[in-house]
Amino acid sequence: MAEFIIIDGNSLVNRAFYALPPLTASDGKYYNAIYGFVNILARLITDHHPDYLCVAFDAGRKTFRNEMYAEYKATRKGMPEELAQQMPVLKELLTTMGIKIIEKLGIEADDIIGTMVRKRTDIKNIIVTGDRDSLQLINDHTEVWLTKHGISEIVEMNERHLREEWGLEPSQIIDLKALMGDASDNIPGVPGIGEKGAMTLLSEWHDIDNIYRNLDKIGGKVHEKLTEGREICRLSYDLATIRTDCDIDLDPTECTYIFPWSNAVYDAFTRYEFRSLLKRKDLFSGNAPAVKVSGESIPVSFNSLRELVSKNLSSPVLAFAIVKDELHFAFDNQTNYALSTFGVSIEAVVEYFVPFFVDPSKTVYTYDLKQLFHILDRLKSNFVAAGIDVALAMYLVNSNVKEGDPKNMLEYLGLPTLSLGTGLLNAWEIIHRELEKRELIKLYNEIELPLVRVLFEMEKAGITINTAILDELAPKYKAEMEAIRDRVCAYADVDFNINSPKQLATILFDNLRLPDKNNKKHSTAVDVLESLRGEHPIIDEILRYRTISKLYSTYIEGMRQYIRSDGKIHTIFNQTTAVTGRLSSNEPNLQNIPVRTEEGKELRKMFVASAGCELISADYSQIELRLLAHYSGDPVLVNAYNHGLDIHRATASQIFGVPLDEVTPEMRRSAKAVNFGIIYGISPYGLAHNLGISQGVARDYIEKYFQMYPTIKDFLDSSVEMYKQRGYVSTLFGRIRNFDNVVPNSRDARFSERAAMNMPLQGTASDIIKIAMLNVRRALLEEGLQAKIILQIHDELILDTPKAEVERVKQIVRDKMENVVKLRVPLEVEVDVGPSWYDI
DNA sequence: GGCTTCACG
DNA sequence: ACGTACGTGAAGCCG
Repeated sequence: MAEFIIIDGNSLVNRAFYALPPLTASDGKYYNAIYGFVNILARLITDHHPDYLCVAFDAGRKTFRNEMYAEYKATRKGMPEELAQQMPVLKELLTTMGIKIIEKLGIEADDIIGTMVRKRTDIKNIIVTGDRDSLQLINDHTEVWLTKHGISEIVEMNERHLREEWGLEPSQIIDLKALMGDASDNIPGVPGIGEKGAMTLLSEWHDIDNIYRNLDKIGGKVHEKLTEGREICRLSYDLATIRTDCDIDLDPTECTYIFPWSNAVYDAFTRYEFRSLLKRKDLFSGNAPAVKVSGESIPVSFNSLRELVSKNLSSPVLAFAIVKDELHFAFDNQTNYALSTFGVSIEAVVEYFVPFFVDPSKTVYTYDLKQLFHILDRLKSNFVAAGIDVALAMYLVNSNVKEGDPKNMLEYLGLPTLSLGTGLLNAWEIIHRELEKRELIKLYNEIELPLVRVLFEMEKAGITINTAILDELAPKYKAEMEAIRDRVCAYADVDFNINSPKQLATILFDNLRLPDKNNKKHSTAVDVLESLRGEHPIIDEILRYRTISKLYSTYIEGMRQYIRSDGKIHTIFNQTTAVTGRLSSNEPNLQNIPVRTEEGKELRKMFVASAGCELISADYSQIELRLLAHYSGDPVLVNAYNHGLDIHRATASQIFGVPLDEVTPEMRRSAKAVNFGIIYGISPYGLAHNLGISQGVARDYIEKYFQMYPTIKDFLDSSVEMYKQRGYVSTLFGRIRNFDNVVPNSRDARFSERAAMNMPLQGTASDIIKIAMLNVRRALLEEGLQAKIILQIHDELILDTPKAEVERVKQIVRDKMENVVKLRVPLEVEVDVGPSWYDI
């Protein structure tokens, strides 16, 4: 249903005036009421996007419903001069915004509104006002939104709210005012009857007519007051009644308006000095100039862009950074331009710069090259210029610097943060020197930069979704969640939100008095709940609820929003987020799709090969442990890998001192946890926590492990030593992770030590798979195959492969992944083929 | 926006 | 006594 917002102009402007301090602008004039009004207006438009909108004003001060009662209205206090002078300015501004103003001599704003909202029943009318009398206009297609606390809050009232909060029907608002009066509106009411008395009477007798019909049944003082006030009550009733039959020749559907606002509105705000509103890019159309980011930055309008670019077409260099709704660019390191892209498609803006992107003799400095690839792809263009991704280079120099906004990088480099275009060029000067100094050039040129195109292609390809799986699973999960919620609340004997850890803790540990072994923190994490199993049947229910609500909201309902019109999900791989060199995946994250439980794994059935294709998965087997074997050169580990032994079994045999064939499953499980712990930078606490054993036992395991594998201890120690000596550790391919400003012997320092132990393993593994991705992609291209890499999950690649190519692609992927680098131990890859991700 | 919880490697 | 296993992202709650 179309929405029509009609604003009570006088009411709002009054409240705005008194709510805001009476400050003047540089021109000595007052704009505070206009400022408050525009703020509400902006909120209404951006939050609700009404189809139609108008503002009603009282025309003239002497607009009486009925001359007979003029004396009541005439005392309405006049506007202070500071407000009166703002009225014509506000009306002019509204006209500039294309908003209809309704005012008619002799008719009050109330009555205009009453008439407008009764014109149509096929649209939803919304009255915005600070005056409560309008509540009488509420019906099934009319709401009243009341401002509260001056203008800071808006309370939405409809028939139900009115009934629930006040116990009144809309028409009873008139009866209420007639009885109790309204000083602000000069309605006298029955002398001696206030709000309480009026409400009591109305709750018993419903309305005034009925009250007077039953006057003899009402006793005491109230009887007297009603009798004496009979006439004034009738007059008050008339005064309080809003007319709905005025002669207004305007239909709500004619009340369209212009939004986002134009340059003229922007200029007006500049004159009024509405600084915070000027910063709101979402309020202005694409033609509005960008907010000046600094004295050196020249604001450019969309309309002047073509000329500006063509004038600089001979420049060999373009710096080009899209940051939120702004484009910052520069042709040299002297002049920075900025443009607001709000309300304009980004493609329309980028199109002007295409001559630079398709020219191999140009050098283009960007802050997110992959994003530019995507935009150009939508423009059917291909990027062939020499591309520099400053963000990527910054990431290699120091992966701790927060990416996203170039300002963080500029700040880190000690450069001015206001001119982003020129800032990119200046930053590159510094970063490039740093790349050379820290021997990162090769990593940048041969791995990260070329990987941008591979990731772009993966994102563009996407993965096909079988929505039937979602539709089939969703209702099952939903039904089970509701059933569990009912049972859990029955156990708890109170309705509460299972999703709230806080509420859940109260129920479990206070109401049900379950033992809180975790003493202090009232945690409700799985391992705590697991330990409470058997104490109360509610525990199993909650654990089950946790599992399925996670699957439902994150992986079923959460996934739907990302399915595009091509039936696929296109995740975004972030190349500069993870400090170790790994990629991350977002919107949605396709690197954490469930697999560890069968029920969760079922969800993988929704990810399928595209038509005529199969999915191929290829994952490195224990790559980080193999790297540990390589780095340490430990003879037992190296030998185990070179002979294809079960590594966890071998470890168990060593630390428990039993022959290989006497290793029990329990011993193997413990050894596996120890092996993982080593990779993570082991601590007795962590291992104990993971295995559910005491720290003492965990400490014994670790000691025994290091006794049996002294070279591994040496290797881990050397990583810690390196971080302490140099402030960074590196991978086999020279990627570095910095540890800045670590306070010695602090909790932070303990963290850093473990992270330093982990980095060469996790980081090298990510280097290796990145190289593999480049090599696989090149091989596919060289052989003219259609197969595409579509996902990377840290140690695994997923390819969408035409059925005819499957056998060849399997060979290629295995070959390229296993032969990235020659180590002391082989890299082994497991390859699988199937119609869905579940099958591989 | 920070915290908790939980999904993955 | 204390408390964190390494690296991520998303959902939901809460102030």
